[in-house]
Amino acid sequence: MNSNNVTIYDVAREAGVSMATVSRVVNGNPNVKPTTRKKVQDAIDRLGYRPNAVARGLASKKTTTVGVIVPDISNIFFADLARGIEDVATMYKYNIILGNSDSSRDKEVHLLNTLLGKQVDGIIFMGGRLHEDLVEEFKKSPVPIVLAATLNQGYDLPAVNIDYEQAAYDATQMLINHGHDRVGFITGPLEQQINGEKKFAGYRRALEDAGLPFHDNDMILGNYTYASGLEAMQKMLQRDDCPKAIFAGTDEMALGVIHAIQDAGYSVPNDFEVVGHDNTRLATMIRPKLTTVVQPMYDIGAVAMRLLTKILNAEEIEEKNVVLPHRIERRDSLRQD
Amino acid sequence: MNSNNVTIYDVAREAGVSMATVSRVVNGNPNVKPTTRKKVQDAIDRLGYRPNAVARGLASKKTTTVGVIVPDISNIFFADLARGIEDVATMYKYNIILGNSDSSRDKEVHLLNTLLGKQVDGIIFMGGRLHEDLVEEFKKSPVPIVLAATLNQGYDLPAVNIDYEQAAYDATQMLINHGHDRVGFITGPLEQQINGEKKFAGYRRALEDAGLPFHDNDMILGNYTYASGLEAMQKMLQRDDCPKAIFAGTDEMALGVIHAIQDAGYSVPNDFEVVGHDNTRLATMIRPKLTTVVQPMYDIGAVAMRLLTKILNAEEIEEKNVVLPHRIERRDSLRQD
DNA sequence: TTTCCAAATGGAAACGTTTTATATCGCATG
DNA sequence: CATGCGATATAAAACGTTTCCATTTGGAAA
Repeated sequence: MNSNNVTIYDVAREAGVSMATVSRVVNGNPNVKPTTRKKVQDAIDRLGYRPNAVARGLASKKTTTVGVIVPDISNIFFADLARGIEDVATMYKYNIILGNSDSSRDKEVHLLNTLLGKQVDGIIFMGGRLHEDLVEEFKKSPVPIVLAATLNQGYDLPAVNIDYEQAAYDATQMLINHGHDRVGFITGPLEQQINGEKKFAGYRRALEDAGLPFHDNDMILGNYTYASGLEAMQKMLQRDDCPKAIFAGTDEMALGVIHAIQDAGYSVPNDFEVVGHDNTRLATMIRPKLTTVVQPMYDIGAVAMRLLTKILNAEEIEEKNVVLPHRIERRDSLRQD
Repeated sequence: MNSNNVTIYDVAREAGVSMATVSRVVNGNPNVKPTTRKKVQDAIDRLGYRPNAVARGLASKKTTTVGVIVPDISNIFFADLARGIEDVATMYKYNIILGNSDSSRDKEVHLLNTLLGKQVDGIIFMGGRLHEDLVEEFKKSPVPIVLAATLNQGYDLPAVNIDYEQAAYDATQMLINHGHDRVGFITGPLEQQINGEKKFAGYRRALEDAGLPFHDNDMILGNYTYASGLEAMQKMLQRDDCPKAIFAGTDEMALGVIHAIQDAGYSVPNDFEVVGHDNTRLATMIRPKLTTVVQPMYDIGAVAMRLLTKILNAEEIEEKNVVLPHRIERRDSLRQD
């Protein structure tokens, strides 16, 4: 009873028509007489025919599959993004092949080539840093590539992001406005443009605009994890001139920061104020609840996928470099004004 | 310079051999003279040939792609599982097509059929409950299906799990051993076998073995989220006879429980003790750190995928119903013995 | 040398669709 | 009653591989 291996040809014979007609019916082509359509549809149902997408892909050169390259799907941030991508993909009848790169250049390149070999119709890429080898590969890609939550570098690809510089500025400024003359900045590696060029720049600009000096040791770099946030803050707490306001590059690091503060016997927000970044679900799973920059991960994924479908359908594109709005969600890790 | 549309035929011509020989070289078939192999390899490099996996799939009836059906990838639990699956898949040169079902029967069935249409070589399924319609579809599947963190029901599929009944027993017993004569149980919907039959059964058995009665209202059902755990505990706290020990069906719910307790001015573990389930990364991101049942999600995914590869390679399978060991990780939400 | 056999190579048929060019049908029109 | 034309349907050629079978090659044994 395997609905297996019944082909378009079997259906054609059963219905007494040609393959081409069956193909038209299956693909909703209007040039089929209703009675014929019915006849074919009945045959399809009777035989339990299911079109072979591989054969279809070979003949049509379209696989209705897109590749998604992500550093690590087990990271809540990328998981949200992926969900946004998948939802929109489903909406447009695409499936996604998902691959983890661990932000390794080799894995990224390898994955890209595997996906291209599988004839995906397009690719959505996420990664902290666009290595130039990878950009070379991108240039050779026969299918469109869209960046999600990933900054363009050297090669002008369609991309969906928020304004990280401004977001960092806003967060830092908010802390400064609360009367702090020093603001600690704990984030990920500076090699990643998003930290090194954007968030850092926003942070410095906010200090500057407030007439505050930048202290080298007010900035500590980690690797995005809870543990690295905790550790960074522990280190900072040992200083006599420890900043009483902290802007953390991700929510997970912010949780680490808050716990380090609490473990040392201080209170958030009374002794220290903390602002995070991303507004992952974690932000409300801590006491005090975290004030954080809202980066709409799901939306970034969804918009990126939508952008890709537009490119695939050769639709009009207003702007291939999409900047989604951000805002700061105020919660209890900041004192009331 | 698109390495596009250069076919095996072009390579054959360039190298002065037949397609068949090129195919052999590409597939590592040993029956090729080293000099010929070199000649072909050079032609491949020169032309930038990349085999078309779709054509390959059509000819060989293997796509080296497996389908993964998951309720929601943005859930940290499934994201971890998916990561385990993908890592092992990569190891065996498979790619995964990932789809979210939202635990909806219709989406599950639809997704399954889409995947089968795409000629995946196998499928890994995750879902709280196996609807009988879905089981019917599974029976008709021409490719093997493996369940991950999902209990078999009615149809004997290969599956990878832990012993949920025993895990719940252990957790409950641990709380009872701490002197509690009532243990609250906050978990997900009972329609899901994993709660309704396994965790619940383990909970009751532990009570029974300790000679304690089961109180209907000591159990509250939620939907796995932080918010539902919080809410459930708030409700429980309003009772005069509120249990001072809580076993939560997931870590996320446990976080909600702990915060509800703390919000009400009580201390964990001094006033209340809490045990969670799953040991997601959340468990260490809370104060006090959460004591929790370790369910090795990554491993379940990895083992499930490995099991699938074994089936695909027709390797010997010792046991198609794999039960991975569990244990309880003791942290600060439980008092020292 | 010849003979033989394994190793290496080639030819061509599958695989299951889509798509293009072509044929047929039915019917209004002149 | 022929003509022409749109609407439908068909036949057959792609699509780019793998794989089966046949053929060639080259060297060892006779």
